[in-house]
Amino acid sequence: MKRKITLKQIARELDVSISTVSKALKNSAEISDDTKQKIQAFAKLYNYRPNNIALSLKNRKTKTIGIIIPEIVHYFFAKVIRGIELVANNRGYNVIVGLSNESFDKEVINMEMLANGSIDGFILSISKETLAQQDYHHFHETINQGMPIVMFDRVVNEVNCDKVIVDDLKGSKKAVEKLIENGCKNIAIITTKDYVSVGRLRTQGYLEALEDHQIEAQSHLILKIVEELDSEDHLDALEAEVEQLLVENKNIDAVFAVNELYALTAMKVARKLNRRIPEDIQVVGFTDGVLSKHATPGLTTVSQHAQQMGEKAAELLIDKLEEVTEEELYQTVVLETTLVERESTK
Amino acid sequence: MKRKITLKQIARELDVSISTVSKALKNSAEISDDTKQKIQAFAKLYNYRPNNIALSLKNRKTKTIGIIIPEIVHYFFAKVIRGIELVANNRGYNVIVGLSNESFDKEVINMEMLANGSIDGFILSISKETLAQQDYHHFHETINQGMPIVMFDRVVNEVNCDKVIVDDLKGSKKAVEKLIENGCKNIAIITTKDYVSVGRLRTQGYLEALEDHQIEAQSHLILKIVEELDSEDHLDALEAEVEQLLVENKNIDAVFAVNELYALTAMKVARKLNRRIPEDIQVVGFTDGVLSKHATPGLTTVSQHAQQMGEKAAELLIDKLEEVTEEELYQTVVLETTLVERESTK
DNA sequence: TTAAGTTACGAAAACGTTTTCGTGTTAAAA
DNA sequence: TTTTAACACGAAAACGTTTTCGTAACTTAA
Repeated sequence: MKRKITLKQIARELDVSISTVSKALKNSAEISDDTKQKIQAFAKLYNYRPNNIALSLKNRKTKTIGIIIPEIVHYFFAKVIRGIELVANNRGYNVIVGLSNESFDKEVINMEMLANGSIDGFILSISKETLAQQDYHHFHETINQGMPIVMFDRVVNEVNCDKVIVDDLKGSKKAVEKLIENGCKNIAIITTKDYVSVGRLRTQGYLEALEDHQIEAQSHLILKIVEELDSEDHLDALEAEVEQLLVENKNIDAVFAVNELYALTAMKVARKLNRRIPEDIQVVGFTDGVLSKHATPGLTTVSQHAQQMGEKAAELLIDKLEEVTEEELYQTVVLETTLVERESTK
Repeated sequence: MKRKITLKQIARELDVSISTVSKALKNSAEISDDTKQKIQAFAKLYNYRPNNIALSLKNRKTKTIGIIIPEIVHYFFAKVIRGIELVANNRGYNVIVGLSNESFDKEVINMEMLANGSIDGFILSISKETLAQQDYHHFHETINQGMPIVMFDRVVNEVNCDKVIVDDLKGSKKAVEKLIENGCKNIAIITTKDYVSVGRLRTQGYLEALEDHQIEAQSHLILKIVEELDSEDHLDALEAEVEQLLVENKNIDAVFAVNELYALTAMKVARKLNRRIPEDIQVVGFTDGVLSKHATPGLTTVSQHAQQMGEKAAELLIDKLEEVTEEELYQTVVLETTLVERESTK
């Protein structure tokens, strides 16, 4: 087992100084061709590679991006990571991932761990608990110490930084309008509590679409799922709530769900109640996940372009890090959604 | 914007030496209580945190694990990462992720980037291209430089290191036996080419199950999908192949698929051909993904316990890094699979 | 022959830590 | 009073780089 070779060892071996080795490897004009050749050959032979940590310390930049997301076992977030990784790698950056698991404490701890020199900047999506508590001090502190943050999807006005979001309102409006065009009169929505900004916005889009078409919103058609039911573990409870909604409102002819799981649950319950999709009930979801694609019938969804979101976030961050963009100017990039039509709508 | 404070700044501010500050913050007995209090208070006020990079350089360990996987937008790999992250964080490690995108070159480049000091060890699953080319020099070099590797799922005998795998053979054998018990006589398998070790092993399990029950294997019931069709983009081609299989062999009464996508495709094609599931054709998949759970009908699958696999891999690696286990002793941990029965089997 | 310029290299500082060892001051013991 | 020990702190090295600056040795021009 041969350990990684260092400049010092090369220097000692060839009886020159460390500076000479360093310069020779950088092809500096200061060093004679003879010496350069000798050193470069030796370095190649021993497969010399500069130590990243030493470089990071010296340059005070790590060429590493920290990602904090609530959950990785989630098609959307995984796709965002892929987007981030793609442009990060292209621009010479690595990616380090922390999971908050939707917990405020884990989010804070993870950020503190990474903020102490390990990374140059953050790309993150806020955990539900943080959103509920509305405690954003850790973001402010990080930014205050000169470490840029780019937020995506789950963002918050209280923090001043670059953001990449999807036009949730418009996206859900488009979806609901599609249902209206298809002739639906009693459109239910399955959404989250309002403190999840995307849930709130999508609900708002739903309401605006109805209003624009002179359809009166009916509060009993709006089902706001409490956070605990959101996890895969509480499928049964979720199902029960949705079933209650459909049973108590037999006139529902369409369901708009703010995420994939809710939409699939709606389809499942509908099938159980012997309502045909899309003949009796049409269903539209949100998020361009695998589930929608492979569901039966295929689920019509509002695609969020997750990978593109990750790419954009990485570009914003790296631009800021390399100061190609002005220092204190923050932008919010809004990506348009696309309605992907499948068999769950007419 | 106040930059992160360093020992040097505290020292200058309080008119003591850097050593004193360092010791005081570590509560060293060498320093008087007065001085300690003063320094600690100051450090707390300015929220001092030691710089990770400097520590890494000094200690020659980064407390960071490098993960290289072929693809992150994949339920199985995402779950493995979650498992790794879980135990890594608990033991004070961070996790840095590189995606090979199933490419040999990207795998090599990513590993080289990380191996130069950024991480203490690797957890990885080999890309398909690497498996096809059978070029493992980068793994050998890494190990040779004293950087431990733990491989999971897609492993290879040629490399001597810790491994975590699932008992693919036994898992698929169990699955096929279940089908046989259920009365199936003509069981088809949809698998990958043999160089993907998991595909080979699962095929072998299928064959052994048949043999054990005196059923003769029929080569026309074995469909080996070429790699290119594996991606989500080639769904149509995959579908065509599967359809051909089912059309040409109308007596097929069960399909065992070595992954989720193949299984779902089989179900889709079966439905298209008006064969009822599970009455006419029973289907079993491999991998405990979301798709299986939410498919209609629910897909019976062999669960691989992905998260547990990640946890185990992380434990093996960290144990090696912290030398709680002997240096040159490599183990291969084999996790048992579980057959999760849903509606696609009787 | 001497002054000036060029060439080729090395010393040292810096990045931010930790830790070993040395040392001046004071208190206790002889 | 002198010796010894305890105490409290600082200097310096080390981790592996890069880079600035200084300087011998040699070359060229006057």
